Amino acid sequence: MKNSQLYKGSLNTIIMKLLEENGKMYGYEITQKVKALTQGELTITEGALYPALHKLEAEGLLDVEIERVDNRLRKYYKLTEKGTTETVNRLAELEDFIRNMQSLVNPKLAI
Amino acid sequence: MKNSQLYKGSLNTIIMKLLEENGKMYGYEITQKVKALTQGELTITEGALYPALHKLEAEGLLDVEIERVDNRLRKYYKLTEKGTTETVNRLAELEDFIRNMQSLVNPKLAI
DNA sequence: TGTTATGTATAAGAATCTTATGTATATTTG
DNA sequence: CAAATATACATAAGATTCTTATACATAACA
Repeated sequence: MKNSQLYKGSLNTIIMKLLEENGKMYGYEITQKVKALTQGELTITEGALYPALHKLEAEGLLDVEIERVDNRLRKYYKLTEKGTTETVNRLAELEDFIRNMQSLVNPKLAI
Repeated sequence: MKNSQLYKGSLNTIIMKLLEENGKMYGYEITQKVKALTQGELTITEGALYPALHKLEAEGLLDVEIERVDNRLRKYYKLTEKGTTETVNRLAELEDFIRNMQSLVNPKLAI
Protein backbone atom coordinates (compact mmCIF):
# COMPACT_ATOMS: atom_id res chain seq x y z
CA MET A 1 0.00 0.00 0.00
CA LYS A 2 1.68 3.11 -1.24
CA ASN A 3 -0.58 5.83 0.09
CA SER A 4 -1.17 6.27 3.79
CA GLN A 5 -4.65 6.09 5.29
CA LEU A 6 -4.55 9.83 5.70
CA TYR A 7 -5.74 10.34 2.12
CA LYS A 8 -9.02 8.59 2.92
CA GLY A 9 -11.78 11.13 2.45
CA SER A 10 -9.71 13.63 0.53
CA LEU A 11 -10.29 12.30 -2.99
CA ASN A 12 -13.49 14.27 -3.62
CA THR A 13 -11.82 17.50 -2.59
CA ILE A 14 -8.85 16.77 -4.85
CA ILE A 15 -11.06 16.05 -7.84
CA MET A 16 -13.16 19.16 -7.35
CA LYS A 17 -10.19 21.44 -6.87
CA LEU A 18 -8.50 20.14 -10.03
CA LEU A 19 -11.69 20.66 -12.01
CA GLU A 20 -12.09 24.15 -10.63
CA GLU A 21 -8.58 24.95 -11.78
CA ASN A 22 -8.57 23.21 -15.14
CA GLY A 23 -12.13 23.66 -16.34
CA LYS A 24 -12.68 20.11 -17.57
CA MET A 25 -10.71 16.93 -17.16
CA TYR A 26 -11.15 13.22 -17.82
CA GLY A 27 -10.41 10.45 -15.36
CA TYR A 28 -7.08 9.27 -16.66
CA GLU A 29 -5.92 12.87 -16.91
CA ILE A 30 -6.75 13.39 -13.25
CA THR A 31 -4.64 10.42 -12.20
CA GLN A 32 -1.69 11.73 -14.20
CA LYS A 33 -2.10 15.27 -12.93
CA VAL A 34 -2.16 14.14 -9.31
CA LYS A 35 0.93 12.03 -9.85
CA ALA A 36 2.73 14.97 -11.44
CA LEU A 37 1.70 17.53 -8.84
CA THR A 38 2.86 15.31 -5.99
CA GLN A 39 6.07 14.16 -7.66
CA GLY A 40 4.71 10.63 -7.88
CA GLU A 41 3.95 10.42 -4.17
CA LEU A 42 0.21 10.15 -4.56
CA THR A 43 -1.36 7.65 -6.92
CA ILE A 44 -5.11 7.65 -7.50
CA THR A 45 -6.33 4.17 -8.38
CA GLU A 46 -9.11 3.65 -10.89
CA GLY A 47 -11.06 1.63 -8.37
CA ALA A 48 -11.27 4.75 -6.22
CA LEU A 49 -11.49 7.38 -8.94
CA TYR A 50 -14.29 6.20 -11.21
CA PRO A 51 -16.82 5.44 -8.48
CA ALA A 52 -15.99 8.83 -6.95
CA LEU A 53 -16.59 10.62 -10.26
CA HIS A 54 -19.88 8.79 -10.77
CA LYS A 55 -21.02 9.70 -7.30
CA LEU A 56 -20.15 13.37 -7.68
CA GLU A 57 -22.05 13.35 -10.95
CA ALA A 58 -25.05 11.67 -9.31
CA GLU A 59 -25.00 14.34 -6.61
CA GLY A 60 -25.21 17.02 -9.26
CA LEU A 61 -21.78 18.43 -8.58
CA LEU A 62 -20.27 17.36 -11.91
CA ASP A 63 -21.42 17.32 -15.49
CA VAL A 64 -20.08 14.80 -17.97
CA GLU A 65 -19.41 15.16 -21.66
CA ILE A 66 -18.22 12.26 -23.78
CA GLU A 67 -15.62 12.72 -26.50
CA ARG A 68 -13.88 10.32 -28.81
CA VAL A 69 -10.19 11.06 -29.27
CA ASP A 70 -7.91 8.84 -31.38
CA ASN A 71 -10.76 6.38 -31.55
CA ARG A 72 -10.73 6.13 -27.75
CA LEU A 73 -13.40 7.18 -25.30
CA ARG A 74 -12.94 10.08 -22.96
CA LYS A 75 -15.41 11.30 -20.38
CA TYR A 76 -14.75 14.91 -19.58
CA TYR A 77 -16.03 16.12 -16.25
CA LYS A 78 -16.61 19.68 -15.20
CA LEU A 79 -18.12 21.37 -12.16
CA THR A 80 -21.77 22.32 -12.23
CA GLU A 81 -22.81 25.59 -10.64
CA LYS A 82 -23.71 23.66 -7.50
CA GLY A 83 -20.35 21.92 -7.73
CA THR A 84 -18.49 25.21 -7.92
CA THR A 85 -20.22 26.46 -4.79
CA GLU A 86 -19.55 23.21 -3.00
CA THR A 87 -15.88 23.32 -3.98
CA VAL A 88 -15.48 26.54 -2.02
CA ASN A 89 -16.90 24.79 1.04
CA ARG A 90 -14.71 21.73 0.61
CA LEU A 91 -11.58 23.82 0.31
CA ALA A 92 -12.52 25.73 3.45
CA GLU A 93 -13.02 22.40 5.20
CA LEU A 94 -9.61 21.29 4.00
CA GLU A 95 -8.01 24.41 5.41
CA ASP A 96 -9.77 23.86 8.72
CA PHE A 97 -8.67 20.26 8.70
CA ILE A 98 -5.05 21.14 8.09
CA ARG A 99 -5.14 23.85 10.73
CA ASN A 100 -6.71 21.49 13.26
CA MET A 101 -4.19 18.77 12.54
CA GLN A 102 -1.41 21.24 13.08
CA SER A 103 -3.00 22.30 16.37
CA LEU A 104 -2.88 18.67 17.39
CA VAL A 105 0.57 17.66 16.27
CA ASN A 106 2.31 20.96 16.76
CA PRO A 107 0.35 23.07 19.27
CA LYS A 108 3.14 25.62 19.54
CA LEU A 109 3.07 26.58 15.87
CA ALA A 110 -0.71 26.57 15.51
CA ILE A 111 -2.57 29.77 14.82
CA MET B 1 -22.35 15.21 10.90
CA LYS B 2 -19.98 17.70 12.44
CA ASN B 3 -16.62 16.52 11.18
CA SER B 4 -15.80 16.37 7.49
CA GLN B 5 -14.73 13.15 5.80
CA LEU B 6 -11.20 14.50 5.70
CA TYR B 7 -10.54 13.28 9.24
CA LYS B 8 -11.06 9.68 8.12
CA GLY B 9 -7.77 7.88 8.62
CA SER B 10 -6.20 10.50 10.86
CA LEU B 11 -7.44 9.24 14.22
CA ASN B 12 -4.56 6.83 14.82
CA THR B 13 -2.02 9.53 14.15
CA ILE B 14 -3.83 11.90 16.51
CA ILE B 15 -3.93 9.35 19.31
CA MET B 16 -0.29 8.43 18.94
CA LYS B 17 0.89 12.02 18.82
CA LEU B 18 -1.07 12.94 21.95
CA LEU B 19 0.36 9.94 23.79
CA GLU B 20 3.86 10.83 22.67
CA GLU B 21 3.38 14.29 24.07
CA ASN B 22 1.54 13.47 27.28
CA GLY B 23 3.08 10.17 28.30
CA LYS B 24 -0.12 8.39 29.21
CA MET B 25 -3.77 9.21 28.66
CA TYR B 26 -7.14 7.52 28.99
CA GLY B 27 -9.86 7.50 26.37
CA TYR B 28 -12.15 10.14 27.75
CA GLU B 29 -9.17 12.39 28.38
CA ILE B 30 -8.19 12.09 24.72
CA THR B 31 -11.64 13.18 23.55
CA GLN B 32 -11.51 16.23 25.81
CA LYS B 33 -7.96 17.11 24.83
CA VAL B 34 -8.79 16.98 21.12
CA LYS B 35 -11.83 19.17 21.66
CA ALA B 36 -9.77 21.69 23.60
CA LEU B 37 -6.86 21.78 21.16
CA THR B 38 -9.17 22.36 18.21
CA GLN B 39 -11.45 24.88 19.96
CA GLY B 40 -14.32 22.43 19.80
CA GLU B 41 -14.04 21.95 16.05
CA LEU B 42 -13.07 18.29 16.20
CA THR B 43 -15.02 15.81 18.27
CA ILE B 44 -13.79 12.23 18.63
CA THR B 45 -16.71 9.87 19.15
CA GLU B 46 -16.41 6.86 21.45
CA GLY B 47 -17.53 4.58 18.65
CA ALA B 48 -14.40 5.55 16.76
CA LEU B 49 -12.01 5.99 19.67
CA TYR B 50 -12.33 2.79 21.65
CA PRO B 51 -12.04 0.39 18.73
CA ALA B 52 -9.02 2.40 17.54
CA LEU B 53 -7.33 2.16 20.95
CA HIS B 54 -8.00 -1.57 21.12
CA LYS B 55 -6.54 -2.07 17.68
CA LEU B 56 -3.41 -0.08 18.39
CA GLU B 57 -2.97 -2.14 21.55
CA ALA B 58 -3.46 -5.38 19.61
CA GLU B 59 -0.80 -4.23 17.15
CA GLY B 60 1.65 -3.77 19.99
CA LEU B 61 1.84 -0.01 19.62
CA LEU B 62 0.14 0.79 22.93
CA ASP B 63 0.27 -0.60 26.44
CA VAL B 64 -2.68 -0.36 28.76
CA GLU B 65 -2.79 0.08 32.51
CA ILE B 66 -6.03 0.08 34.45
CA GLU B 67 -6.62 2.44 37.35
CA ARG B 68 -9.60 3.10 39.54
CA VAL B 69 -10.16 6.77 40.30
CA ASP B 70 -13.13 8.01 42.34
CA ASN B 71 -14.51 4.50 42.11
CA ARG B 72 -14.54 4.79 38.32
CA LEU B 73 -12.53 2.82 35.82
CA ARG B 74 -9.78 4.40 33.76
CA LYS B 75 -7.68 2.68 31.16
CA TYR B 76 -4.47 4.55 30.68
CA TYR B 77 -2.71 4.03 27.39
CA LYS B 78 0.93 4.73 26.60
CA LEU B 79 3.16 4.11 23.63
CA THR B 80 5.29 0.98 23.56
CA GLU B 81 8.81 1.21 22.18
CA LYS B 82 7.48 -0.02 18.86
CA GLY B 83 4.70 2.55 19.12
CA THR B 84 7.15 5.36 19.69
CA THR B 85 9.10 4.41 16.59
CA GLU B 86 5.91 4.11 14.58
CA THR B 87 4.73 7.52 15.78
CA VAL B 88 7.74 9.11 14.12
CA ASN B 89 6.76 7.45 10.85
CA ARG B 90 3.12 8.48 11.16
CA LEU B 91 4.01 12.09 11.79
CA ALA B 92 6.32 12.09 8.79
CA GLU B 93 3.44 10.67 6.73
CA LEU B 94 1.20 13.41 8.04
CA GLU B 95 3.68 16.06 6.98
CA ASP B 96 3.94 14.49 3.53
CA PHE B 97 0.18 14.34 3.32
CA ILE B 98 -0.24 17.99 4.22
CA ARG B 99 2.49 18.99 1.80
CA ASN B 100 0.94 16.95 -0.99
CA MET B 101 -2.50 18.37 -0.36
CA GLN B 102 -1.07 21.84 -0.53
CA SER B 103 0.65 20.97 -3.81
CA LEU B 104 -2.75 19.96 -5.12
CA VAL B 105 -4.93 22.77 -3.88
CA ASN B 106 -2.36 25.54 -3.99
CA PRO B 107 0.44 24.62 -6.41
CA LYS B 108 1.91 28.09 -6.27
CA LEU B 109 2.61 28.03 -2.55
CA ALA B 110 3.82 24.45 -2.41
CA ILE B 111 7.44 23.68 -1.62
C1' DT C 1 4.28 -9.38 -31.73
C1' DG C 2 4.23 -8.62 -27.13
C1' DT C 3 4.42 -5.00 -23.73
C1' DT C 4 3.30 -0.54 -22.22
C1' DA C 5 0.33 3.46 -22.36
C1' DT C 6 -4.23 5.23 -22.72
C1' DG C 7 -9.02 5.00 -21.23
C1' DT C 8 -13.15 3.42 -18.65
C1' DA C 9 -15.56 0.23 -15.50
C1' DT C 10 -17.13 -2.86 -11.69
C1' DA C 11 -17.12 -6.33 -7.91
C1' DA C 12 -15.34 -8.27 -3.50
C1' DG C 13 -13.46 -7.29 0.49
C1' DA C 14 -10.86 -4.28 3.99
C1' DA C 15 -10.65 -0.36 6.89
C1' DT C 16 -12.55 3.43 9.17
C1' DC C 17 -16.02 5.86 10.71
C1' DT C 18 -21.16 7.32 12.43
C1' DT C 19 -25.02 6.38 15.01
C1' DA C 20 -27.29 4.09 18.46
C1' DT C 21 -27.32 1.70 22.46
C1' DG C 22 -25.78 -0.20 26.97
C1' DT C 23 -23.68 -0.08 31.63
C1' DA C 24 -22.07 2.36 35.73
C1' DT C 25 -20.66 6.07 39.05
C1' DA C 26 -20.05 11.13 40.37
C1' DT C 27 -21.41 15.70 40.28
C1' DT C 28 -24.20 19.50 39.55
C1' DT C 29 -28.53 21.86 39.25
C1' DG C 30 -33.32 22.97 39.80
C1' DC D 1 -33.82 15.34 46.76
C1' DA D 2 -34.52 14.20 42.05
C1' DA D 3 -33.17 14.83 37.53
C1' DA D 4 -29.82 16.04 34.40
C1' DT D 5 -25.15 16.24 33.15
C1' DA D 6 -20.38 14.71 33.35
C1' DT D 7 -17.27 10.99 33.63
C1' DA D 8 -15.80 6.43 31.81
C1' DC D 9 -15.85 2.36 29.10
C1' DA D 10 -17.81 -0.74 25.38
C1' DT D 11 -19.96 -2.83 21.20
C1' DA D 12 -23.02 -3.65 17.18
C1' DA D 13 -25.18 -2.26 12.76
C1' DG D 14 -24.70 0.18 8.95
C1' DA D 15 -22.45 3.83 5.84
C1' DT D 16 -18.59 5.38 3.36
C1' DT D 17 -14.34 5.17 1.26
C1' DC D 18 -10.85 2.87 -0.21
C1' DT D 19 -7.67 -1.38 -2.12
C1' DT D 20 -7.15 -5.12 -5.01
C1' DA D 21 -8.37 -7.70 -8.76
C1' DT D 22 -10.38 -8.18 -12.96
C1' DA D 23 -12.39 -6.85 -17.42
C1' DC D 24 -12.61 -4.69 -21.94
C1' DA D 25 -10.67 -1.91 -25.80
C1' DT D 26 -7.41 0.89 -28.77
C1' DA D 27 -2.75 3.09 -29.66
C1' DA D 28 2.04 3.25 -29.49
C1' DC D 29 6.37 1.30 -28.94
C1' DA D 30 10.12 -2.05 -28.83
